[in-house]
Amino acid sequence: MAYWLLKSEPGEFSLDDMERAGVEPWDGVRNYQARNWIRDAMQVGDQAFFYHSNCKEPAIVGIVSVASEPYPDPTQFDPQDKHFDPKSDPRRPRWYLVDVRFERRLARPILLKELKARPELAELPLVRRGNRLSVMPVTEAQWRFILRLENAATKA
DNA sequence: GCCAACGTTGGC
DNA sequence: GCCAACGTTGGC
Repeated sequence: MAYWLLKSEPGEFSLDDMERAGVEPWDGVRNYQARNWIRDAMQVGDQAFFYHSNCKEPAIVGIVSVASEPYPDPTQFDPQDKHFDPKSDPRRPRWYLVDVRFERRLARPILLKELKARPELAELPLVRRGNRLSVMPVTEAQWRFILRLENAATKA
């Protein structure tokens, strides 16, 4: 089983929205590196952190799981959709997605600030300079470390 | 609102 | 294939 981190802007789709939806197609990913992880590496049952980006308190706030095999993102073929890609050929789709299932909320948000302060997470793509990936891998060691932070007191 | 970092586009 | 211009991301 692999571990991931998925970014979402709470103004667009928050953890509350995710919980309400239960299962949601993770559409709109339009970055090739992120696409490759989705299409070539994600498997049903993989676990992922749900991260709130571009907001007042950027933080990991919940856990979701991969609920489907990768399949072509239908929004790329919909001219009315914000993520329409006229250059994508339906016979050879450019963009893929998986369905994502709400698992649980974390006991507390783990702020980006806090993640950045931990040397154990220095290699986590999220805290690396200039990172803009919306889908990124998390190692098992990083996953476990972050879960330990969940139940630890906030660093003074 | 600012701006650094990065990806993409398009002229050549 | 190079690279400048431009657009987007996303923390602050």
